[in-house]
This record gives sequence, C-alpha cells and structure tokens, in this order.
Amino acid sequence: MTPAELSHSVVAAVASMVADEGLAVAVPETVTVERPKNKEHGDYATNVALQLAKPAGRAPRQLADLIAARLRDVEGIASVDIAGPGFLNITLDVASQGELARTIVSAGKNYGHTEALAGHRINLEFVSANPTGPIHIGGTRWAAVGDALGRVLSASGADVAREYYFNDHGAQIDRFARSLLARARKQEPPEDGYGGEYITEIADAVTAKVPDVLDHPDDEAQEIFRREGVELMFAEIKRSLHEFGVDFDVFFHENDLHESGAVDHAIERLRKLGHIYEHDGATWLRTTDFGDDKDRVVIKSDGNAAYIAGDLAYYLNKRERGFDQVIIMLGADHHGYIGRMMAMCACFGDTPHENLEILIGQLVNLVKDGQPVRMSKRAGTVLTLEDLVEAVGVDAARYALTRSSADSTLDIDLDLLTSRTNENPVFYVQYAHARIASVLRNAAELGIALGEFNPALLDHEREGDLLGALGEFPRVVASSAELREPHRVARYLEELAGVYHRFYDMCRVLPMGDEPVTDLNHARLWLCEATRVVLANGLDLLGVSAPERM
RNA sequence: GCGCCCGUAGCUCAGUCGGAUAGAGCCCCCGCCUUCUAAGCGGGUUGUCGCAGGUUCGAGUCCUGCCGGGCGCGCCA
Repeated sequence: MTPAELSHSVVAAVASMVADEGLAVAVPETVTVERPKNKEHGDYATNVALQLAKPAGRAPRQLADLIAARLRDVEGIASVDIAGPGFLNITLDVASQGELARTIVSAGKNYGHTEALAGHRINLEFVSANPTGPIHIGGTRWAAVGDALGRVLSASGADVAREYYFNDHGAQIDRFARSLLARARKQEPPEDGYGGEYITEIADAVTAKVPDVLDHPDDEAQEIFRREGVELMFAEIKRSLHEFGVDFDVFFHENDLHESGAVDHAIERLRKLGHIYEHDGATWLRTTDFGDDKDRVVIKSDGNAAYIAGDLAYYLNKRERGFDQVIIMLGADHHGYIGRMMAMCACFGDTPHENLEILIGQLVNLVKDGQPVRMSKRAGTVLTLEDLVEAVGVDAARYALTRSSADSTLDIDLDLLTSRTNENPVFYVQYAHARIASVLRNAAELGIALGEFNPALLDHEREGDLLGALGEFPRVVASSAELREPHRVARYLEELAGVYHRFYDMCRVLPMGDEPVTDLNHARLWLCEATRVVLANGLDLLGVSAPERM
C-alpha cells in the first residue's frame, strides 16, 4: 500500500463517518498521512480528527474512534491506534507495506512521476545571463536549480518549456563591443567597459575571423565586434551550460522582440486596454493602477525602448505561444523588479502570481579562508561556472548548488570543496547507489535473479524503515514542484541513503558462502532494486549521475 | 525612509499546508571489516529555534513590533 492509497482510504473512512453521523462538515479532498518521527506512533499518522473536531462540534477523540473503526476494516491495515489529543496512528500489514517494492520496480523510471501538475503549460525561464561575459557563480546557481526545477515540474505532469532570454540589445552590448574594439587595438577598455581575460580571447577570435576588422571606420568595426563577439559569447555560454547538463528548449533573443515588432505589438495591446499614456515626450505604462510604486517608462523621450519594453513584449509573446504559467527565476539583486512585472501582468488582464510567477534566489558569496571575497570582474576574482566545474566536477557542483533552499544566501568555499570533497553529501547518496549496484552485480554473478517476491518476509525494522522512506518519494517530488523547491529532493535522497545504509548494515541481502538461496534473499533483492530505482530517479531530477561503482 | 530574503547545535544548513520528545552533515571522542563497497554503521557531547508580545487544545512554523545581516528602490540594462 502506498501513502496515496492509504490517504484515499482515510478520506473514504471520513466520508463514511460524516454520512453515518450526519455531520455538517465537508469531507476533505485529500488527507495527509505522515510518517511519524516516533516509531511508537505507527507507520503512518493523521491529524484529520483534530482538524474536523471544531467544525463538526465533536470531541477529536470521539471522531478518531469513529474513523479508526472504519479503517480497521481496510485490507492491508493491521491496526489503528488513537493517541494524544486525537491522532490516528496506523500500522500496515507487513505484506501490504512490502508490496511497495514491487510497485517501484515495475514503475522503474516512472516511479516518482505524478499527475500533480497535469494540464499546466509552464514556460520556465532561468539563467538568462547577459552575453557580455562567461556565466558567473550566481548564474550557475540558477542553472542548477532551474534545471532541477524543470525536471521536477515535468515529473509532476506539467508541460514545461525551458527558456534562456538573451539580452543582446541595448547599452550593455555597446559597452561590450567597445571593450572588444579597444582590446583589439591594445587600448585600455572604456571606463564603463568589461575587462576580463575573456575579452582578449574574444577580441582575438574576432580579429582572426575578420582580419581586416580594424581597417573599418570605428562605427563599422564596433558593429563587427558586437555581432561576432555576441555570437562567440553566446556559443561559449551554450557550450558550458550543456557540459553542465543544462539544455534549453528555446534561446530567445531580446533583439528579435525589437526587430519583429513585438514590442510595438505589446504596447499597442496595452494602449487599447487603456494603460498607456504620453508624458514629457515619453511613453508610460500606468503600473500604479496595480500596486507598483510608480509608473514606468516604456519608450524613452529619445525614442528608444526602455528595458521593460522588452519584458512586456516577451511576456506577451510567451502567453501568445500558449503558456498559461510564466515562471522567471531571478537573482535577489533583481527583486525590486517584481512589483512592476506583476503590475504589467495585471495590465494585460492576467492574474499576478498565477499567470506570472517570479522566483527570487538569493546570491552566492565566494568565501576564502573563512572571509567573503568580493567578486570583481576587474580584479579577476569572479568565479565562473567553468571554474567551479573544473574544481569539483559537475556532480558535486550541481548538488552543492541545489541542496540548499534558494531563499538562503549560499557560501561557496572552493578550498573546502576541493580539499575535503567528502564533506559534500552528494557522495553519501551516490555511494548508496553504487553499493546497491554492487550487491545486484554480485547477485547476478551468483545466478540469483529477482525471482519470486514474497513481501510478507520484509518484517525487519530496517526493512520497514526503508519501505516507508521509499513510499515518500512521489510526494516529495510533487511538493518540490508545487513549492518550486527542488532542494527538497536532495534532502530526501540524503535521508533515503541513510536509511539504506542502516538497512544494509543489519540485513544481509545475499546468501553467505554456500548457503542455499532463500525467499528472504529474493525479497531483499527486490527491496534493493526498488531503492536503487528511487536513488537513480532522484539523482536524475537533480542532474547528478548515479554511478554503478565508486 | 520604503520593499524583499535570512537569523535553528561550535560550523554549514533541513524542517510545505500549525502537530506528538526540534533534526542531518561536518568537527571531537569511543567501538565495528578472517563474507554482499568502512565514501559505511553503532554509541557519546551540543540548542533562551534573534528578542518581546499575540492567536489556540497545540507555535521553529501564523500575526504585530523590535534587533542584527544581505539585497534592492533610474527615461541603466
């Protein structure tokens, strides 16, 4: 019996009670059955009686009695106890709980997939780092977290498109182009320009590709450096993300919005809706109607589009492509943007926080010798995605960036990660997987297949713990998706790995020496394979490999 | 000044919808490989959940105020 099935049984028992007793309360659609921390509280517990007591006008323990009586008749439930103020503590039959192993092995890669978000068409935008330099550590965090979120959303039944918004328009690109031109001429970069080593590399690459570039007049040369430089930078970003295991469905160019007329289209739409006005020679969007601090300029008085114009057009474009949920991940340094974006969403007639969702992730600090290091492009202390991968590898890097809540700032200490990699819990999880793979290999060598499965034999306490943990996986994935918190998957995997290691320590899986193969050996092999499936599926959601050997 | 995030063990951090005795890893000490991976397991030590009120059967979790830290408030992008 899975937690979901048990939950259904509890709902049915509640419905039966409400009908029989004529209670004036609504039957909850779902009831949470949780794994109690304390083993004396059974395999699963629910507080549904406590929650219904007040609206029903009955004592919680009285309701608990009525529900318990009905649950005791359910096949697979061994006992139901009432504890404390009115908790229902449910214990399953050993065989019923053990069946879960078969369920998981049969489902294979699909175990953990649910329909929790079925029907949602989600556009997930993340990273979207400017093509004026390599991806730094902050963008790397969003790459890891955003990619994991995309996987978790998909696993929960959502139709997800991942997008990277490529800001190849505007003043920053001009500064980038001027920096390249200056470097090609062996001059100092402009005061507000970019100075890293990569500027030299790109300037050299452009010069190699267009040998006579410096013979052109300034404006033409700058245009060549802009076009070629952005192209090279873009390819570089794509490549490093791909090597990081992060791929996008769409790379969207801001420039296209301006050249295709999408910006004008969006502004005209808003004008028809009555939210656009002219003032001081500029075109404004009246975002204050929807809670913004001040109205926003969309077309500046010099005729150029303000940055938000691109965002307006991009949002409308996503909606017109059929996405009903637009999710954008931004760093904390952009959180001031939420108000105007939500107001913009409302101006289009959409519902803020439903059609548009902005996820804010806190920043990453680079730490050395316990002291924060200020990352500066000029000082060369910027930590890039490639630096991180080179130092610790993709698996450790992705895991370290994904296991913490995005709401917390993250400290990255390269020395710590490189010199004491065991501190990274990814190895703890991967080791559990490799350990199981080894057991399964040994079984194969002994000619022992999974074979017949008798779930009733899995009656050891550690086996019960393991089955209980395995049953949690689908709702961990679903809640990670619903809450947009993929770190929950990582934390769960660490828990599961620990439960497996403790099982392994107490429960011998394969026969020793020349002992005969028993049904218990087979049952435990099923349990091992089920655990391996969950670890592999979970690691995959995080974009981390599940090694067969370590 | 206004807004967002954070404050939980010595360190790094978990702890959705309020639930039972607040957890994990790292660090430190002790024990366990003549049989499936010791990157493991078992045991020991560690807390005014920033502070003060409030809501209720019950608050780390919700509300209010305050303290401390980070970030942000452009016709920049």
